[in-house]
Amino acid sequence: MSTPKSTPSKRDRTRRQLLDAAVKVFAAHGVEAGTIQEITAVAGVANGTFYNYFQTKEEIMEAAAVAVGVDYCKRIAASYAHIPDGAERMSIGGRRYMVMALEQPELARFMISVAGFSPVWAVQVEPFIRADLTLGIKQKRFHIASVPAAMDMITGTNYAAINSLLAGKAGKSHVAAVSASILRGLGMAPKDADEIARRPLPPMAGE
Amino acid sequence: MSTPKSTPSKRDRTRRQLLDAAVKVFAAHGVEAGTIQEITAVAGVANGTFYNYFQTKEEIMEAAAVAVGVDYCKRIAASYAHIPDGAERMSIGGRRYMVMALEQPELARFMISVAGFSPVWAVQVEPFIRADLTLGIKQKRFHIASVPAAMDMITGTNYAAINSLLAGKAGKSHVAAVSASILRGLGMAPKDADEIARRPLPPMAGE
DNA sequence: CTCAATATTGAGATTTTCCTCATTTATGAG
DNA sequence: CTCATAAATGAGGAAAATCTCAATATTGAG
Repeated sequence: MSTPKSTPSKRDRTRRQLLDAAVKVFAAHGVEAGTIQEITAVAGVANGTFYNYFQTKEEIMEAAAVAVGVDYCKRIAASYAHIPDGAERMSIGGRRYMVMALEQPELARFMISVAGFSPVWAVQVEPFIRADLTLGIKQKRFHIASVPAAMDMITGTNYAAINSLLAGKAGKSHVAAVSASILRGLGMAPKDADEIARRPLPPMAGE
Repeated sequence: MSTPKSTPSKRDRTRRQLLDAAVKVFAAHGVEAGTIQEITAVAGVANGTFYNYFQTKEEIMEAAAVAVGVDYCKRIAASYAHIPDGAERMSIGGRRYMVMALEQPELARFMISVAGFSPVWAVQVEPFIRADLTLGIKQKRFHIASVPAAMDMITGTNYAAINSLLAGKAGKSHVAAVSASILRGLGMAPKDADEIARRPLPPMAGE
């Protein structure tokens, strides 16, 4: 039924074309204005083909945003594979998403406009964050009372910071300030938090 | 042109009818599914009347959500008028919004689905939060490095917690846990933060 | 190469929503 | 009460978008 990585099946290729097109369309005009017709046009397939893969606009919207998020998480994870400190990993992950808001604002806007309300997003992306949180706790870098509350603090603060950056209400220096703020919220000493949040980001593969 | 509070002008009354109807419609079926036609039907006015007051669905959506948020903030502010401690005020404000997610989930969902991306929301609602933050800093209850970063932490964490509660991923105990987490992030000692986050909420006027 | 299974096509019927505007009705200041 | 102004009406034209389906084309396992 499914061919391994080397040669993706026709089905997988068309699905990917649709997802890529959806990202372009939604990033370009926003989520409300994007239409199925435009997605199929950009994907270079017929209108009817859409319905072989997705039922509704919402469905492809969610799938596309999650794909972007998971892909970015994987690239970030690869970039910090050599770093053992859970606190530094956490800082890098959050700052990378904030930098995305500065460098690819349309993409970031699309992503978080869906992320906030997608259960799938939570299931697929949160494990990456939770892993760093768990690691930091095990290493005694973090001292927290409630893991779910800490998760909300991490995801929510990053989310709000991305919004501030997208709105132009904050500049580059906000990135480190927010990251330090999160680390302090996780129980680190202010001095340590500041120092880690200022470390350079490890380079990331891909364009 | 405008009549004082006692007798709102026809214009003000119709506008309010439309906003109230919009809240009902958007809360009932979600933001995407709501239509102008349904809003006017619920408001009990003719279709064309809408265009005397708003240009687009987005415009009334934003106005309606902001009205709900500001109204709630004002009621919260009245409820804690007798409390001098900035930290306790901050905790009450956040917890009230989380309780809203538990008690009026549809309304809360509508509110935050707009709040995340509305510049008007930021301008109208954030001052309430900023006031408590500033007060707490002046009282030496909070010790933070960056006010904008602290604002993102407060608003974002509350936002994420509301989402968790709406998704059913967390129960009542999450409310105090998140509130304590925010207070700790603002530089309070864990013990103090926990104690304040557990204090009962002062009763709020209105149904 | 063969061919059954799988995927694509795209015209257009259907549904939906928007939005205008000429007409009617209500308001409230004097 | 009068009447100029402001507001509301709602039918219907215009503009989109959705989604179906019978015909056609492609795929890839054997």
